[in-house]
Amino acid sequence: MKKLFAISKLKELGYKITPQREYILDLFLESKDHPSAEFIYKVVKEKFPYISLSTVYNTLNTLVDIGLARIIFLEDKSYFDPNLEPHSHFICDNCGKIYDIESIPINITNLKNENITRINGFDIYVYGICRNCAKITLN
Amino acid sequence: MKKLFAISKLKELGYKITPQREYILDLFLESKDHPSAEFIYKVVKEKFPYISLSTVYNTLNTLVDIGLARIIFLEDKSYFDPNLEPHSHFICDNCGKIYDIESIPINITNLKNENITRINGFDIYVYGICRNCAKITLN
DNA sequence: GTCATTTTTAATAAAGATTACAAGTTTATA
DNA sequence: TATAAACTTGTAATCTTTATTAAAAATGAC
Repeated sequence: MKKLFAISKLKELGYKITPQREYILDLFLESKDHPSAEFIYKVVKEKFPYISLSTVYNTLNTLVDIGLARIIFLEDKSYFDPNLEPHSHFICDNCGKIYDIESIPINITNLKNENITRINGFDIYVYGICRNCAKITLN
Repeated sequence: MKKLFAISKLKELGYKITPQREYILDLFLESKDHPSAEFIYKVVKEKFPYISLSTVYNTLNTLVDIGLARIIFLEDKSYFDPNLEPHSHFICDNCGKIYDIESIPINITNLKNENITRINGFDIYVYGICRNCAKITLN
């Protein structure tokens, strides 16, 4: 269970476990989606009506800092991804939804460029139309 | 010369050629870099002290709309790329500079995903340390 | 060259996302 | 339970980009 691992890692690093944080972990870590801070905020608010958007950003950014999530920066805003497995993303040109797709292998080793001295990683974004939008368009 | 092509395309589509626009074309289209609107604004300002940032955004967005430039959305803001050849980008984790790199081939045709009905394109971002930052670090 | 139409510019306001900040509250631990 | 450190809230501030509007400029016909 990812939540227990996250909590132990947070404690280990000196972070404190508050009810708000714990609930954000519940919502976020097992998500198959890529929620924005605003989205998480709205859902958490049903249980913690007085939670602040700052708290949500704080928690999500902390998870990114300690390596338990990554950020996807898109045109409009940032989305958070709890999936730590290597994978790429498909983004629907119509609705903007982000889908995880299998990790696409690329050959970087023979990448020749005078400006590069070290490679740390890469991101691949595939764009197109998702099934859901294709359905709607057909109506 | 890309500028003449851009001007004829702009005219053809009913856009007017103003001195400000023409100068932005001069600065931007032959650039090997990926300037932000703010950067272009500062340079144009030396020649047109009263130019508005809106005008710069307007012109750059128009170029994107008519297919003469593309936008690169990064963490902090947007950057504009006049290079229409297929290529990928290398982004320095240290200084944030964007470098064009050769187009990296990926095999999308056998990409299996229930959520995808059509693929329009893809972007690849490679991250690492650029030569310039490696030099500095050594000092 | 002049006129009429349409577009553009400039300046500013507005919008939207994210971060900064401060005061009070809670957590973790001994 | 006392204490120190970290957290939460609420709000202000920041930053990028877009919207708005009146005045100015470009285009094309005459």
